[in-house]
Amino acid sequence: MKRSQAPPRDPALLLWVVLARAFDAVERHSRASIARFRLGVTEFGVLEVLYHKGELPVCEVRRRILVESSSTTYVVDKLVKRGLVRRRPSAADRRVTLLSLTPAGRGVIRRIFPLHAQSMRQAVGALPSPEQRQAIDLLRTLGLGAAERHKASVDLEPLAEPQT
Amino acid sequence: MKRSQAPPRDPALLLWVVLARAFDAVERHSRASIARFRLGVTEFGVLEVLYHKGELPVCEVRRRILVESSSTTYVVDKLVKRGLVRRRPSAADRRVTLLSLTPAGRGVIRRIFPLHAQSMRQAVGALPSPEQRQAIDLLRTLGLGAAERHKASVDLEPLAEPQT
DNA sequence: ATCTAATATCTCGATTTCGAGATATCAACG
DNA sequence: CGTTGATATCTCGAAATCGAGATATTAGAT
Repeated sequence: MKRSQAPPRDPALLLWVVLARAFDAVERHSRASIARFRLGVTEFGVLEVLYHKGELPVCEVRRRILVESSSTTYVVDKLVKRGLVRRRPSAADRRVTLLSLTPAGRGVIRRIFPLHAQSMRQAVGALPSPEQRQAIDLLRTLGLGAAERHKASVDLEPLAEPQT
Repeated sequence: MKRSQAPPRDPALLLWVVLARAFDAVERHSRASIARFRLGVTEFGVLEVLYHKGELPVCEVRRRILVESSSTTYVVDKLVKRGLVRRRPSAADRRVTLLSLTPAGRGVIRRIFPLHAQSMRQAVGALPSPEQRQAIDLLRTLGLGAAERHKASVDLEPLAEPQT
């Protein structure tokens, strides 16, 4: 066995390491599950959010799938070409494009979502329910706090160039 | 305020959502911090692991930076070209290539690691120390469990094609 | 009303990452 | 020994993602 522990004595650094590892391990489940349906992770994300929230602006979708806006355009393009999603200009704000599922798109996500959900339950199932709840609270605090602090620090100077 | 909560009633799915969000938020700190040094996240990862562990096989490095082997080759190539890392064939196992820092590489990582560590402490600092320890335990269990279950399930059939 | 700053979306080129497969070596076993 | 299966590294082309910036629109302040 090689369960050698990565050894940052500093709990904060260790937390970052185990967070990254846990995310990676669970994400592999997600990726493999979604690959069954010939979809990419972010494509699935778009379908899923539109399925559960209904018509939404692109920027709202972007927030939830955690990628940059240019990537959002790219993924939405693919889904539109596939006939699963449709774009529509917003009347209220003419900068905004609204996204919604086509009937075909709704059919797809309705069929595959339960299967994927089951995979994700399996993925995180090593943690018993009460611990899951604890983890949810802690991760929520951690995530919100980190997002907050990120906005607050838009001022780290480039300190050095390690090489030309 | 739009603190509207993503509403999976299922705790397992909610856990997955908050895990992804927390990772994303903290990773933005990491990315921004490392960008100060004109390095990519995985490049930094390679330097860091070699700094703390000494000479290691490529596959060992790969395990720790959480990317696929082809990406590892790509990143190592760049670091070698920059003169920060060196490749050396292993005597014990001729399949293996050993990686180590050059003096220049060691100089770089020694200088920047403390600054990055400080950024990461700041990133996860919204969680008080006792909660950090709790989170570490929970995430470790979650991550190891998910990795375990992933190996165990190399048998999900492609179930359907949503579209041609 | 006008000006300025912020927001939303998209374009385009570059970078990063992956996936499948090629090659070489090692390990285990008969 | 020879075979078979696992492991380590790398190649190559495709896919995903980003970053900077262009454009249009809105919101806020004066």
